[in-house]
Amino acid sequence: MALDNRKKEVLQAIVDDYVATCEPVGSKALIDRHDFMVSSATLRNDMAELEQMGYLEKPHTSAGRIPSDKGYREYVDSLMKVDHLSDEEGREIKEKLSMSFDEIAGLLKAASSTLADQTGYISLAMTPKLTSSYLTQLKMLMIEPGKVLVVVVLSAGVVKNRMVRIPDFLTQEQIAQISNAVEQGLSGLPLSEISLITVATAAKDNQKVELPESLLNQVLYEAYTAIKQADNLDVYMQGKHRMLSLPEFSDTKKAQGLFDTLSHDGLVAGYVDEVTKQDEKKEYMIRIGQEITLEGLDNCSFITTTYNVGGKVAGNIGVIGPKRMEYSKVISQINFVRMMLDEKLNQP
Amino acid sequence: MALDNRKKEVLQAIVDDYVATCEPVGSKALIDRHDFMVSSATLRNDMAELEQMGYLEKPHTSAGRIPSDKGYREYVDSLMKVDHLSDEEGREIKEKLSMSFDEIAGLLKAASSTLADQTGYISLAMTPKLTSSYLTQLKMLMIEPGKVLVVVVLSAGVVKNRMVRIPDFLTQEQIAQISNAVEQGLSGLPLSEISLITVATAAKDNQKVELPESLLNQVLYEAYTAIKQADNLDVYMQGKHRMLSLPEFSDTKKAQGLFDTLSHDGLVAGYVDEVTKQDEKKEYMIRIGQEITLEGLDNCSFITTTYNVGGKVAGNIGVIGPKRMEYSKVISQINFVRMMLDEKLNQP
DNA sequence: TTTAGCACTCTATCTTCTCGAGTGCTAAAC
DNA sequence: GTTTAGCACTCGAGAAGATAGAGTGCTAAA
Repeated sequence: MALDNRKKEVLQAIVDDYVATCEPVGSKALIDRHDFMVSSATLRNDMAELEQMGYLEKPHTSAGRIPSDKGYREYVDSLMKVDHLSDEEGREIKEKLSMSFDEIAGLLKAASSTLADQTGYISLAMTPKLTSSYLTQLKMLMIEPGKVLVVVVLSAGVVKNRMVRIPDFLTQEQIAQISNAVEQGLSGLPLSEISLITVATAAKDNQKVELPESLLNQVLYEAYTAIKQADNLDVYMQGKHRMLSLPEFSDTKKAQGLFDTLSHDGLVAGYVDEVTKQDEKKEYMIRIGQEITLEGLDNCSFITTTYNVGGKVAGNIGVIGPKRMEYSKVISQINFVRMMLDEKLNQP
Repeated sequence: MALDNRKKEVLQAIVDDYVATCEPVGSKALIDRHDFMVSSATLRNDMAELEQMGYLEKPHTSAGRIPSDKGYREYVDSLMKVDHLSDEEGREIKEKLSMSFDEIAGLLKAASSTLADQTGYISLAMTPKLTSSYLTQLKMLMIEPGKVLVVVVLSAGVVKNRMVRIPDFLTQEQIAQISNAVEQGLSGLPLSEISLITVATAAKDNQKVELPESLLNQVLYEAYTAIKQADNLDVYMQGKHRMLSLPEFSDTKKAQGLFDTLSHDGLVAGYVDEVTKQDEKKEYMIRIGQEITLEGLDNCSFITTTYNVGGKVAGNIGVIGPKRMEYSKVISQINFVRMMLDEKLNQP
């Protein structure tokens, strides 16, 4: 049975009210706050049906209704009104992101912090997925005998560095030569195609110094791990503690469950990745309550979207908030930040 | 009036019990749990006196006593028994820190995480104070035209890098020359003595390429900001959300106040710095309750100590927990981690 | 100085009670 | 068929009262 128009309006109104107050919504309160041209008894009938269909729930017999996960889902998919950011808000976001960031990490941190401030929820920004990007530079800098800083630069604008140990007696020149050889052999190659073997052949094809094989291999192995490590996603998350002021997390146990999960960057990043694949064609990936397979987030909703670098799908930004979230507002905020990122990351 | 021996024992026992249970301690409970050779009435008299002297407090008339800040202070300064880490614990800490870390940042992160795990409280690890360290290397790597990565290496083993923008048309060679000139001129110089002027004279004295003055200045300015930025302390903090399971933070408002303050790295770092100066000669800096001048930490205690790099006082590690903290245990844990850090940072 | 004894205090907890928002159902009205 | 008024019923939140018990301070004796 499909929802008739009035039922849609009722559901929408209930979600709106519940989001605003965090209190179960009753038929009378609904009449008071909205211009339904029918009586409360009629709404009661509609609400009973909506409940039977699974869109609403009752915390207990004689309370008002709250939206179920299915109810929120319907709301998000087809009921909510598109929200337009006020000029004021747009200006604020723009301002926070208008500084020039010379590294993508700085920009993402700023994006995450802006998003947390604007939404009041938990924000998330992840570095680009690097499997599709390629190596543009690799430099090895001798810091002191035996210690080399490997700097890896990727096409997506990501710069990572890692300190590695090498045998003490290798000279700056030898390292530089190896570094140049590897760089020449690998630059332009997608990260996914770089393996220990490709690193080794690249070096050996281009190398001009003679070094004992085993020694060379040792250095190459370190270079390889540095490159591979550049592949790691970094996750910037902010605004966690804001959740404590929400009534749904006034029980510290619930908050703790949430924070426990969120403290594992890898878990969250993996989940975002999975969701992004599932909803490949969608502009926003939205997961509500039980739909989220991360522990402790069943009272939350999770909205993410992707930003681009060089025309390719790159990384994700998103927001985690209570199920009772101002969906349309948050979506427009995320969208605005996304647009800003796209603009900044793709300008000449 | 000084504390006689029995009063000291009573205070000690009360602190121990309160730490263990988080419930006000009464005279009867005290008799039950400890082998005082006197009656509860005698203890009541002692407790009344201790209260009058300010070492104990009553939450309300007919409850037991809890230690006041002054009581904790006395306990920490002269009553508590030194705790020795069990072999098991020592082994665990050692294991977690035994990986080789090639950069100090990695080691500190691991130290912070170990400390949080072991104590169950909030842990803190700060990068070395760099004012007393000197520049050992400065490299400028051209990443793409107009973008240069400045790598700064300091004597304390700290490596920092920062991307800066320069005019597009400068070549790799020109940058390398400037970079070499600056490095030669500045290496060995304490950070505190490096100013825009010293950078400029260093470059000009050693420079072999001819570049228009204004252009050169622009590059030098960027180099200078990169060096100055290397001076920033990084703060690694972990285990925040563990505080939520403590009864003293079951009220989310209190937890929020705490988290709000802790989310400002700078505040915490500044406070640690101040305290370190105050207690210059002490092995541990301990601040209890109201002694802490950071907002929201009046229910906490704060214990820090310093680790060394190259024989000099360097950075801080520490723990923030409830006032009702297992002081001696925490101190021995911090101490163990500190020794591990010293060992790792000063080995050849 | 210590102790036994006792009256007193105050919180935490449990029960009971009431209030009121909200419900579902029925029968009449549209 | 849909909508509405009316009404009995439900159930949680919160107030009010009662009770228990851990703890106290004080007094007087050991």
